[in-house]
Amino acid sequence: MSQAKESSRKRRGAGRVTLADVARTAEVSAISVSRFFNQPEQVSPPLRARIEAAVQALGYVPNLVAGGLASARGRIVGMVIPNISGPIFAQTIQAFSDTLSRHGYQLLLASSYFSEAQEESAVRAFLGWSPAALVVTSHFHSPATEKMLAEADVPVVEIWDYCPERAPLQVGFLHHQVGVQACRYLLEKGHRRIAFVQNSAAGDLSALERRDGYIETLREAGLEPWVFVPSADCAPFEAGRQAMEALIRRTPRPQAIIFANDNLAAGALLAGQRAGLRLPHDLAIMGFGDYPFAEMLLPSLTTLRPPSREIGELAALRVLQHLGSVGLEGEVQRLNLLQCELIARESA
Amino acid sequence: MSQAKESSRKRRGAGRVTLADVARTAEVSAISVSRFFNQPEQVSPPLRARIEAAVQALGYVPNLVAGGLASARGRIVGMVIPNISGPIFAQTIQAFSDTLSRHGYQLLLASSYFSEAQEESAVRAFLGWSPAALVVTSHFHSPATEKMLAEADVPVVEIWDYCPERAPLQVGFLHHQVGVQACRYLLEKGHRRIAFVQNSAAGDLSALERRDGYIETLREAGLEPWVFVPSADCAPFEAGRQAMEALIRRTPRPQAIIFANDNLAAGALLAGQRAGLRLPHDLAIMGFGDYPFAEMLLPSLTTLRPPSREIGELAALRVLQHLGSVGLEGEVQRLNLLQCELIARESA
DNA sequence: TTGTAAGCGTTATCAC
DNA sequence: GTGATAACGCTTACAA
Repeated sequence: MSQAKESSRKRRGAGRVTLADVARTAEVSAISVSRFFNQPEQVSPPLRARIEAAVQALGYVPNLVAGGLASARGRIVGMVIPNISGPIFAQTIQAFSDTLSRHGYQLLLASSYFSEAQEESAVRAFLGWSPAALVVTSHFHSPATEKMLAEADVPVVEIWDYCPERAPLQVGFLHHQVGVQACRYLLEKGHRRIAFVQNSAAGDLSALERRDGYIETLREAGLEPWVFVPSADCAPFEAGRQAMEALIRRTPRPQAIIFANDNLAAGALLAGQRAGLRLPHDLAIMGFGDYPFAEMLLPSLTTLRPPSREIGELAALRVLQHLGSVGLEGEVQRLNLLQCELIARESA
Repeated sequence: MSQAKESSRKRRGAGRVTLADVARTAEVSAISVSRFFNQPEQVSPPLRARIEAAVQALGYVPNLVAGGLASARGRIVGMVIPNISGPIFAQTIQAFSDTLSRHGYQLLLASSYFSEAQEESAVRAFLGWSPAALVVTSHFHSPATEKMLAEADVPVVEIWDYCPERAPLQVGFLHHQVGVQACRYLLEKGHRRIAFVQNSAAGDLSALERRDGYIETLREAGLEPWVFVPSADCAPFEAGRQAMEALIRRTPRPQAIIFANDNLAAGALLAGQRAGLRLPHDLAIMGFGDYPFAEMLLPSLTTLRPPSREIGELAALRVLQHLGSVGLEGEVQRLNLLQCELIARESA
């Protein structure tokens, strides 16, 4: 309490209880208090008790900013994700954040909306906090971002996509393979006229890889790909409706449609029903993402479930291993390939 | 480049380009470079150009940790939210983060899962980063959290709930009023036996306020409240199913049910259909949240839409005004009451 | 408008 | 096991 008066005359950080205050109260040196927090086992029980008491009495909260500056490694991890409120990434963020915070690390979050420019500015800002690690989504970055990531002395994890030839840690799955999976599933069901509807969000490049998997698989089966591109940047639900209405007007009509994600598929589902189609009898529909509503639709939506939660958990684990916060033998595993699961429901 | 060698012998922060490096290259003083970033208008064009060039040439990224320590106010804002992946809060987070980052502030995020202990540890960790502001959800905190928030010299915003008698900035709505709104709507539709199903997540205290609004309104109408409590902490979708199956077995059966949120309502909707009920003819159903799937259900779900995005935006705006980053005349508005919107669809 | 000097609160280094 | 001292990279206060 008496410290308050003393420090209140200072220009900045007025009134804040510092390590020095604790040290004075506990009658030990500042460095011992520092050790009490960072390597408690190196402090003898008697000192530990005195420090503990002083910390309690003063309500001391360590200043992580100062610690970060002194040690050049803040207990903070930056993550840039296309969007926070989408159901897929939200689970990844949640799992990542929870795993980190269990080990005393905090999450610095920003969204890029699939824009390389926004990603770049987020990465730049994050680097200023000298983060313990940095997580970015997919492997599409601006040259400046690439440069910063390469030169910064910070472990980088790329999630969502899996791209073994790249330098950063990879935790993700093969989007190309997802397109193959979906297409094969429909081929096995006997469909021949299979269309693919792209995402309306222009920057979603991973979705294009799924499309390419579809194209390749169809060609291998001796069939002609049929890609529909919705109006750029219209709302996904709306884009799905638009695509559905356009495609069922064609003659012959497709037997099955793969949508770039579940939002598009849901819009299409409702549009199809409104048009009097009996699904999946008249037309099979597949999505991607296994959004929470997928099982609530009628017919329920056949889709591919990305390992969202697993990606978040595993990315956090690898980061923590890299930082030595979680024990391991040998090197941190750089390549982490996960799988999407095909969820067969009623719509296809 | 020659700096690299010089600094590489240093213990920490090896190789990092610093303000001093830029100053040396631009042949100005360090403080001018600092001003270049923080008050560019105070630096003359010629100097500005030289500094600009040096920054580019060296690829300088300001060290925000050092800046934060020196100025005792980091450009970082902490937010504690019950959960990140729920559709409601996700929109709040997204809007909050976007508005902040547009003004150069970063978001430090943690989830509490409605646990006061987890909230407390998150707040403690955040305070260590000397954040520019702190955002917490609702007004239910542990005493220790209250103490930290009160003593920390940081603007605090409480979102989601609206509680004018509390000291922190309030941005939210009246949950009690939501219960009233839902109940009145059903009463006006002519229903008399109206039940309420609580949330299965035990810590969701705001949901209990909505329940109390329902109880009060029903009593005022001379009717008896009928509250169903699902098994603690079972998955919400499942809890809705459970509640529905139990309630439709009663004689007489309720004419309408209000659910604590849309997840519960969706589970109930499917259970009702499976049981052969024609909704809403046999039974009216209302949810809360207007989750994305609400309009995709059959029948589509009548629900109340909380101002999720608006809360995030407004909270960010008030924070920025408080920090002087956004201009305003007079004081920052402390009380910000928003409204839920009743979305009348097919289910009630 | 520009510069100098003195911290901000912690941890690394090295000595005891 | 414990402590004195010097950074860490920046901004505030004050001076020119």
